[in-house]
Amino acid sequence: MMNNQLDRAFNALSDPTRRAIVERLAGGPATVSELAAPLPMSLPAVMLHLKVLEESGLVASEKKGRVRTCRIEPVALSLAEQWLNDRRRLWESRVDRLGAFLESEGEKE
Amino acid sequence: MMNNQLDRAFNALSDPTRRAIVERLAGGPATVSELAAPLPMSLPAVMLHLKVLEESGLVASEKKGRVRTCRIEPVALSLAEQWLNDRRRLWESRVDRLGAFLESEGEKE
DNA sequence: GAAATACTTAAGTGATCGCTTGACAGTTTG
DNA sequence: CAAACTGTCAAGCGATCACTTAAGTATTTC
Repeated sequence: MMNNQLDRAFNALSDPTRRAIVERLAGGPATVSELAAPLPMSLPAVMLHLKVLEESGLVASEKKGRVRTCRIEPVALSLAEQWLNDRRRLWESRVDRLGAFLESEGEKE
Repeated sequence: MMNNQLDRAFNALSDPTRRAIVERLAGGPATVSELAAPLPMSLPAVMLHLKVLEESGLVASEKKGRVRTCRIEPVALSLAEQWLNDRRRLWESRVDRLGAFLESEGEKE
């Protein structure tokens, strides 16, 4: 498992703690401690969540001195978004064609 | 875990087998056996994946006689899509504001 | 009504997850 | 340099996951 980037991205997003982190980072960069402060768990646990987010490509971070600053990586968000959009559109176009067909069948009567 | 619908939806999508099922269903409804046929695992295993997909709301199914037919549920897809879109937009608007600010600062020189 | 079909349930198993605590390392401050 | 701060690594542990095989149920076909 965890072969490709979509696996990792969707898996990362399936956890409420990690979504909370992404949500926080959507408002702007933050340090590890800032991210951990409101979360009901130890700092090492937060680090593990950050590791998952980084490996998914959704979050990037940089260490300066003793402080690591994290930020969102919008390209990865958009990749997952696109996958969902593509499948939904395919389904909807199918439903549209079916609707049009049924309507044209109705006109025959 | 698995409190809300987003947890379930993203978790469901984090597995390549389940994404393959969604992908197949985006092209139109299918029976359990049809879905299982191309997959390299036992039928009970496929049933478990379908259960996860159903509990996430991404897939719905109906049994008629001895055949269960599955179809995609676009509303759940769109819910996950929307979450991603909202966070990405928030981030991007922040980057835009920052860009505009830096530009206006540049004009002062 | 016997046999084939299409799914469903149950039990079991090894691997991975989501934390924990404790120890430790590098950086800045007094 | 000592102390405080910010983050990292490691070991361990119970819970959950992703299957498996075997057996069972309901429906349709011959």
